[in-house]
Amino acid sequence: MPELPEVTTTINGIRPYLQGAVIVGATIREHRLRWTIRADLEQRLQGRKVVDIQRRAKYIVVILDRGGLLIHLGMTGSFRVTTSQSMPEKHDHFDFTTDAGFVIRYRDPRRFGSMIYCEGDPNQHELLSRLGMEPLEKGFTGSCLYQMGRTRKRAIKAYIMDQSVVVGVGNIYASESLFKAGIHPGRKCSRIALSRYNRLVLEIRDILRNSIDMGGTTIQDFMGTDGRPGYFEQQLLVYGRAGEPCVNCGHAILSRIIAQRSSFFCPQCQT
DNA sequence: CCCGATTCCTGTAGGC
DNA sequence: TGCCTACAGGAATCGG
Repeated sequence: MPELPEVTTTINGIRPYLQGAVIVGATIREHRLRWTIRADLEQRLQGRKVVDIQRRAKYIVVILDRGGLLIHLGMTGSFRVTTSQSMPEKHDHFDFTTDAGFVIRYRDPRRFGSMIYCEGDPNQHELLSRLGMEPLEKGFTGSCLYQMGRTRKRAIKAYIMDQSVVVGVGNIYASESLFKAGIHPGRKCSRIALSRYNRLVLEIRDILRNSIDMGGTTIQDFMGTDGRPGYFEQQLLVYGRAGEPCVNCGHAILSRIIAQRSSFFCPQCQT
């Protein structure tokens, strides 16, 4: 599932082929993504130059010389770089062909992803207007989370996965960072001390940075195979490890649904 | 305002 | 082996 590090890795993978390139052709085979892709987008993209590719939250923001795109990978979205020699497969929903002859191809079996055309600056799109703090930027602090959280009654895991609070943290990194911070995922956010929030912020930052670094080392794989960096699986300490011993204390890792999502934690280390 | 529940979708895994 | 069902989850939207 693409979270912030996977989006960054994706952007790093396609930027060398897209930034500064002219889109000489766009082919959309499946318009029905999270939001239906507008019918005239192929024409609109024809001849557009890609000025910049940025990330905001889990969105890929493509700035064109006229207008732009907001792309979200949803659950199963991925890009690969190929050429017109390679035939699109079942869930390859759209291609951009650049003036250098590269084909930037989007695949998304579950179609929870999206591509939205913006007439103006995509950063001004309403979908971005209510997003929370960027976890790798200065403003994301323990006191911030603590202040906002003291009146909230929900579970801490739901709180840090809420994109209007802090962006980029999904189910996997939420489980992992709470484990490293020693906080039970079901704990109410109003019942967490400032010092624990400080620790949590450090752990969130640390795990996101580490994952980005590892993604960076597998760019080659990312380009060549299925667009999904497989780096993180071996790094995970609790996610997907129900029944396995905790790396700290040996107690079996539990799995429980919290905030409609499967959550993994050690009942002894996380309180 | 806050938050839990529901919804979209299809590949995969597990049961029989 | 094959069929069926449950499950996976990002995030908008709805309803209490």
